[in-house]
Amino acid sequence: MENKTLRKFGDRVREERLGRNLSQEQLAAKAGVHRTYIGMIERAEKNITLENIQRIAGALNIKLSEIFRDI
Amino acid sequence: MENKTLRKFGDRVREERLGRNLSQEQLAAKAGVHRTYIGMIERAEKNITLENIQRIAGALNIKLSEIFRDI
DNA sequence: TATAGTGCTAATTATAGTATGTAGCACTAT
DNA sequence: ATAGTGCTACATACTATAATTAGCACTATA
Repeated sequence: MENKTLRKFGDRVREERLGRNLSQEQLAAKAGVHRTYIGMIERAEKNITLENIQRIAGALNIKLSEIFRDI
Repeated sequence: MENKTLRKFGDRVREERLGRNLSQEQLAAKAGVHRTYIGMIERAEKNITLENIQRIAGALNIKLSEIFRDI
């Protein structure tokens, strides 16, 4: 994998997650995905789909346009 | 499929494509995806991945944050 | 020295990505 | 009229890979 957009997206997820003092496990539970999946996304190892982008953004209480700012 | 976010995204792609007077076929060629795929995305029949979102946005010369405006 | 958080690998299942073909509509030219 | 062209919707189908899970290792810290 390792695509610049995936990397930037993963960085943004980690940034917003840490800004809310959430562990990967807590974010995963909120988003309804597995904890290792959040890790894979943050490390840009998976080409995430729009539905899961939406779930994670929702769990972070952030708009899609906001999570993609500067991307 | 038929998820609200996929619907809104498909509508945004169609809107921006038509605003540039591009056919689905022309946009597909620019984005490097199959001709029928653009139709499926516009009709919200596929849960598109981030790499393809990026390709389509690139073909439309639009930022990800902009294609997701209001989403 | 337990425990929480994360990284990494591997395996399975579900589905996105890609392709081909058919049909219908609108428009244009002969 | 009608034949030809371009565009789109829709139906499958194949294969690549996303989504999900389990297990083990490492690190920090309480």
